[in-house]
Amino acid sequence: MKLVWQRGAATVRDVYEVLLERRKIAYTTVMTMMKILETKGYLKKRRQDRAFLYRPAHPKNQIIRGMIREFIDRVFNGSAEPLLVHLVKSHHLRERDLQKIVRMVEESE
Amino acid sequence: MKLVWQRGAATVRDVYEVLLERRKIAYTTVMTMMKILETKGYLKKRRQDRAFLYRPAHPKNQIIRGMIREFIDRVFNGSAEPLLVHLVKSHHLRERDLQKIVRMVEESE
DNA sequence: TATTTAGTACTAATTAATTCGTATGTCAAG
DNA sequence: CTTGACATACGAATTAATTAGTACTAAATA
Repeated sequence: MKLVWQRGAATVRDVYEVLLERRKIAYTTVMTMMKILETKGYLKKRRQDRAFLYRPAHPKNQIIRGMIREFIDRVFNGSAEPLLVHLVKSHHLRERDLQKIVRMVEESE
Repeated sequence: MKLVWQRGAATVRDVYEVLLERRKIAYTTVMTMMKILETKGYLKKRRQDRAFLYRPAHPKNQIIRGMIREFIDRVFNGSAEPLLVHLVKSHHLRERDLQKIVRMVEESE
């Protein structure tokens, strides 16, 4: 659901129409979902004309980071290293690949 | 639940007693959970004396890998690189740290 | 042997998450 | 004005997941 958010801001109708392409769903269902996301603090709303315009309450990066943390906690009891090991293994990463990433990150700092 | 598995093999009672230390839970609840895990193919059982002895149906690594993949699919639409970027950022990893990991992996191959 | 104990199978109750319907309000077009 | 389109609010129905109760069985033991 939240992925539809990465279009900046959207009304219930916007989301509804996108979801409808993939599966049968009721308008009010989407509304309820968005309201829940709002009360949970993931979205904030603002009146725009007649409808509410929802937008993310926090920067995407922050949310993603939270999800990663939660995953690491749950699966690896909080330590990130094993996750890295797995990634390196199953994607056959070599030093070069990682260097590229480190460089990307360093440039953006 | 499945984390309790990483003690090799266990009966319902074993698990029950560990869980009980942390929260009130019924013996049959644990049983049901383990049975579900079995029908889902995560555990397999074998009679041992009167009780069933459950053990993982697949190597832990394989399950973890599946969980990682599923996470990456859900959060990053299947591409692992953004996850790495996040990890590097939020754990302040430098080349050295990653080299260490790559070396670890290479040694174990 | 009669009774307690430790286990399973099966079912039921509870709780949480998802999905949707209906009532109602507002604005715009006719 | 009245009607239709589009929105929300609120509550209800549905489905899925979690938790637990009861009946029954076999072994252990008094």
